[in-house]
Amino acid sequence: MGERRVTMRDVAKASGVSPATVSFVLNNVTEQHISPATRDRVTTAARELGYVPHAIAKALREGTSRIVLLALPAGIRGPGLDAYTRGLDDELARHGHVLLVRHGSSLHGTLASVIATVSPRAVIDLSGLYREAADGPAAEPVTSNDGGWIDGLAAHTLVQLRHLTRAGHTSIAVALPPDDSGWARLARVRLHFAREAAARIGLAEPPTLTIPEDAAEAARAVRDFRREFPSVSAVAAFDDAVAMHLLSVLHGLDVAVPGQLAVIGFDAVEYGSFATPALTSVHIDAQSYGQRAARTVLGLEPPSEPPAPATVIVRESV
Amino acid sequence: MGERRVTMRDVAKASGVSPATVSFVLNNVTEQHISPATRDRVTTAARELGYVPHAIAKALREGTSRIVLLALPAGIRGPGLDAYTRGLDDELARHGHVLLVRHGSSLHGTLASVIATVSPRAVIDLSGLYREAADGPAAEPVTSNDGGWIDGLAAHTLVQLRHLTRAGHTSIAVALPPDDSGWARLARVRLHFAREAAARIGLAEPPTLTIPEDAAEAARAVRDFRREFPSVSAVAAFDDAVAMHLLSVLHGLDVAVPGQLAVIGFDAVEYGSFATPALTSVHIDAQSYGQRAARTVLGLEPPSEPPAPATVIVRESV
DNA sequence: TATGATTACTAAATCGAATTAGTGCAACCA
DNA sequence: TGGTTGCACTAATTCGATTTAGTAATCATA
Repeated sequence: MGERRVTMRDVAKASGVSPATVSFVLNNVTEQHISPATRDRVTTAARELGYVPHAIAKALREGTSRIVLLALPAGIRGPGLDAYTRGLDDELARHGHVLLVRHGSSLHGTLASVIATVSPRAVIDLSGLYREAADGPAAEPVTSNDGGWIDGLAAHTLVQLRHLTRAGHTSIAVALPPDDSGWARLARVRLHFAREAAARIGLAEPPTLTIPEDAAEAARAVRDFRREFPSVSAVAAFDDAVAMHLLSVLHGLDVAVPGQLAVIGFDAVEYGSFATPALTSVHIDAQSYGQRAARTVLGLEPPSEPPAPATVIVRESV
Repeated sequence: MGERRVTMRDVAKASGVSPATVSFVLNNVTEQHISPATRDRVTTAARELGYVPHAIAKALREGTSRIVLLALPAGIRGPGLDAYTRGLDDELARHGHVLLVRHGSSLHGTLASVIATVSPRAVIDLSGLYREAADGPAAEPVTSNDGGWIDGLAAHTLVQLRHLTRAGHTSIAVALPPDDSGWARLARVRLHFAREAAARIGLAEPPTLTIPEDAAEAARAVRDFRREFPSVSAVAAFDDAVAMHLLSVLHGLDVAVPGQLAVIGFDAVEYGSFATPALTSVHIDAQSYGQRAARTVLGLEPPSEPPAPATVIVRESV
């Protein structure tokens, strides 16, 4: 109740100087000359009073808060994005910033109004990037402040397909989630990258297999697909959920995995190892991408090492 | 660059009144008498200029921002918590607030300093609640602003065990994640609730089965457990990850599920349906708990309907 | 017709920090 | 001795919205 907050004025009074001087000392303003004695008195007073700068006042003065906004499309979740978020959060915290995650799910308040409300230092709009990348065949993101996340997605898709060709497969399909699943946009992006990757390593354009939610429908879809494309010997899945769904359908259809059809997932969830057969998947070091993104938006040098390449977690399904 | 922000002053100038009047109109201050004509001029001017109130200035004046902080322990994720967060986010957005999620993972900056920095309207500290609930056997949370989330966890654990007894099981065990998995604290809470629930429905205290990460170790742990407690015919798992791990171990050990041992999960992840056998699990309407939490912290009436009870997603494993 | 109440507003202070424009004072150079 | 420069600080303004105290003008009442 009565806990009034310790302001700069209090520190000033306690150390016998003006608030301006306190500000100069605490912000290490180099253009101002402050005697070491005063500097010392101010810092100890601040410490003893437990002074914490009031970010809101600071933000009002500076015109921008120390908040970074991450806008995600609705319904997009997964271990990769979680790790990305964590990397972002940690790196931002390391520089005194706070990550605000805005899920597209929010009914009211568009992103623009949230931005006007919070005055964030920067905005990482993955929903925009996803859209961007899906639209043009050039896939050149306008705002490249995502730490290379989308570029990474392309590279990782290449890793996924390459693993299949290295295992001897030459006729490869891509498995996608249903269009109404909320992943539709990202699915188009990934499909685009898969086609690019296939062209790069000299494969024919991969046919696509969309797997419906409903188990019976899914079984039918898979059976039809195998009838239409009998030569396909391996499937690169959009993510592990799609891969595991496919695995369970194939189990029901008595199709041997990887004997008759190999399956590789994406984004290596832990559950994958409990599937039968255990799911081979592509693991992404998304956390380092998050870290890069943080450094990018804060205007810092990106880390010298390039982001870790995707690694294939080899289990049983390929 | 030159895009100066539209302030209240601009609106005042455009409508020929003072900034104070603009504030009164825009905030519907009932203590002040404003003529309908003026009221109209101000609102249209605000609309035409595209005036968006500057939340930071507002926050400085009011001493608190329209931000609500959700503090989560490190490494705690899952569909339940995701849905909880979504419910919270949506309901807060509906009342002009923004949710800031703070993952315990952040290396620098304690929760206290983040609070001092952001001056949030409210803090929902689930890490604290988890600790609280785990400590005393009374499990009476000090801050009950979580919308009944922890209480719900207790109720849902009861649902989980009850489903097993209704299926005819009388000797039930609890499966837990390893202590070093980051879930340790929550695992203790859930175990506490499981014991309470068992007592309530007249079961003996359930033995616990901790399942190590490593597959070989896990297999050994399960075999030893079955040797020590041969009468146990059903296992209530901490979450679906543990349940699915158990399922894959049992598959390797040639133990029939649910024939020789029934398994029920918790928090119904989608992957569960792709396990063999498909995992029966407890689904929680966490979103409505998030919504309740939002209303609680904003000081609004909670919705009249009680939170939806947990439902059992019956598949094959029980 | 003077007094009081009500209406419809405005001026100015406030929140807490950052910053620009000064103000004394001492040292230094010619 | 007068002028310049450097040092160590302070006063006062600013960011944008809220709110208290106050002021004209109108209306009602005695």
